[in-house]
Amino acid sequence: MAKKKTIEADLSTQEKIKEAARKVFTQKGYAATRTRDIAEEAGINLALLNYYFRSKEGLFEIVMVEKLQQLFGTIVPILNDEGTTLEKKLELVVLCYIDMLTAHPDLPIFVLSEIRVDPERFSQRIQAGKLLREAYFLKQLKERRPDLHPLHFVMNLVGMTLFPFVGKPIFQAIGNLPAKDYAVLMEERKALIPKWVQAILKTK
Amino acid sequence: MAKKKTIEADLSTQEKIKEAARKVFTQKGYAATRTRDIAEEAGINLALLNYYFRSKEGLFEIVMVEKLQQLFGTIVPILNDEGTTLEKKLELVVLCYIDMLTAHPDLPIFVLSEIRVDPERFSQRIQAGKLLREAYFLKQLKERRPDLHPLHFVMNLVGMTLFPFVGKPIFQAIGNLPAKDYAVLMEERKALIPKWVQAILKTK
DNA sequence: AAATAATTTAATCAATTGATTAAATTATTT
DNA sequence: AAATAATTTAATCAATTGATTAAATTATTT
Repeated sequence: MAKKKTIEADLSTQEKIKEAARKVFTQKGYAATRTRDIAEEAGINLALLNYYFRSKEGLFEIVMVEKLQQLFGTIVPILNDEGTTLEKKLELVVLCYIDMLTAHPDLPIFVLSEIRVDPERFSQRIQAGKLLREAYFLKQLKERRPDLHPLHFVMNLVGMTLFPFVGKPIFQAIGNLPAKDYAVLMEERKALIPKWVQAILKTK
Repeated sequence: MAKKKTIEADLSTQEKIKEAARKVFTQKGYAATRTRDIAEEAGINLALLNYYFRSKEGLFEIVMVEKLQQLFGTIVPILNDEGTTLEKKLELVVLCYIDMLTAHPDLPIFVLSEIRVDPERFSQRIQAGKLLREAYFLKQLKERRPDLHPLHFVMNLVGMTLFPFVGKPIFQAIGNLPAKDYAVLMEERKALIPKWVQAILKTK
């Protein structure tokens, strides 16, 4: 058995492929990605991809699980924290999301596109379902506004935070903004969105 | 020249193909769509697709232009109307959008996905840029809140309205809602979003 | 050092896929 | 009705693409 050095090489080559797969899949989506694109990006022979991962599908599966976690997993601990007020949670979620999305702008459109292909397959995987339904956040929301479905607030919060990244090319076009200025708007939204959501909470 | 009957048959077969292309492209995206899928959906021979339209790309181009118009063109006349208040415009845009999206739920995710593939190519086509910058809506917005970039409000309005359709599978999963109940929420939002956006306009 | 195991490569497959061609059919014009 | 033009089909191509195979190379163990 080749062990020590083997595992190192393993991790290295395997990780190179995974990293390339993350990049190419996220950029072009599953269908438009050719395994040759990934191999080239990773700087390896095409056959190696099938040696380490069984198939394109297999590699995609691994990347997708990671990306789902990245997009949905991060906010769960924030929403579940029993030591923070509703207001604080809103601030933290917005801050955390905008920072993450600034670093990975095409994460949400990638995940949403792939979910569309097979909603059943991926929707279950988002344990955010269970986690959100049991979240302390939900209790706080219901106390504040028992008259409205909590999902309305989640839609507003996520819509205002995430959508500017999903629709970035469009908003940039209609606003005629260079990338730099767009980034400034995103920064501004870190402080603005929590205020807006709180204004929504106080409506009639 | 075969004219009368020719044109009728032309429109009929051609339109069958276009209709099939609209459906399949919108559902699966460009890359995942095979011309054979479209031919089958249209109930015609594959060669006919290339007889009427020069290529997959050509057919897609036609569909995409339609869809861009459908998604962005509809709101322009509403926003440009000099005879309505800002409040009325908000109401009308939300109403119009939610009705349209209820009828064509996968329109926005389709358009956004394809724009991602080649942002330059499609972003220019959205004359909404020029139209929004010159819109009466913008003037009204600037009067009301000169301190904030108008794009913030557009992002909030569109985010709250459109995003629940883009993220439908996810919101349904985390809310554990059947399709029927989800539709009810969308109906509720017709009246709620304008109020919320107005609350945002009044902040601080 | 020899044997063994793991990794990498070049070559090749078979299936898929967008597109074309030539012939057949149908409609229109003269 | 004959000639012509438009439409449709079956068959076929060539390129692409995910995957495999057998051989070569490199690392590890005995």
